[in-house]
Amino acid sequence: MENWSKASKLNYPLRFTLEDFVETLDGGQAFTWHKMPDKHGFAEAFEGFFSDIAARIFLSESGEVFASFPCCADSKNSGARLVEYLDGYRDYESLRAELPFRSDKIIEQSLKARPTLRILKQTPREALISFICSSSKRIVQIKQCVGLLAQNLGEPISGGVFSAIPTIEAIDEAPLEVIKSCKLGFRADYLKKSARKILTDKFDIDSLPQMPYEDAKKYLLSLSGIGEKVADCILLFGAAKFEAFPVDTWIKKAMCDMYNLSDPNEIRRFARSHFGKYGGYAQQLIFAKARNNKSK
DNA sequence: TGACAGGTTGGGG
DNA sequence: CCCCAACCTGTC
Repeated sequence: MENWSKASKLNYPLRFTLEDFVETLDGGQAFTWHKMPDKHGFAEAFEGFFSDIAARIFLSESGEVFASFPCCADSKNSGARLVEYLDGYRDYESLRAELPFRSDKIIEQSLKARPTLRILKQTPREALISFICSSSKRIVQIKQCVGLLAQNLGEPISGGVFSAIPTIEAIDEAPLEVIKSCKLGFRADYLKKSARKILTDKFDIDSLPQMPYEDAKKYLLSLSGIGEKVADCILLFGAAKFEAFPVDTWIKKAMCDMYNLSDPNEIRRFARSHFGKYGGYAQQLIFAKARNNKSK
């Protein structure tokens, strides 16, 4: 049994529609959030963690975000960190205005359908480890892997039952069997090899956000288990590189249906020229649209 | 019950 | 270069 602080409104204006709230936290950007069966009177509630902070995040009926933290955590600091994690300080209105909504009906429509979609600001480490786990897996399975890695190899987070996503060092030091036991399957080798290479190279993954997109991507592609798609996910969700345009099977299908493009390289080239520097945000709009259509 | 997963790798053509 | 089987293992 753990004690959580009373849910309080974030001290920074941040609004979501119910759908965008769920899509942002549970649509495949991050894998550490679980819907709470007991919503504590809110419209929606998630429990989980980011970085080294455990949290419960609530959405009120009116679209405001509330949060609570384990009792012994520094709620004020955690709240500020949560706003940062939700990319709260970015001006999404300006960003969205940069997309070609005037010439592109799909973008125009998606912007209307997803008025408050955001890109989570995870750490490079969280994104790197999560997305190496993600290949050829469903979201529920990725969540399971990431959860097990955290439980087995991560630093416990103060005040809660959660542990953080492990460090690169912890991955490197762990026996392969332990990584395998986190249900990674063939991805266990990828993860261990990548961790080893990062340490051997003395590469500071925390520098990824400061690196030019092309350089950062080139380095990620040199790691095991990281191809074009995973590299772009790490850069978009873990390094705030909005020009990254991850091309997965959903996007492939959507881009084929909507723009008549099928080759991934062609899709990336088109994305860069057509969507511009915030292509990654367009990708999330299209991704949400594609998955939404599918589930109906 | 068996294909098939939000992908990458490495070998063969 | 492109093609594609193989990779673990839980889901559908």
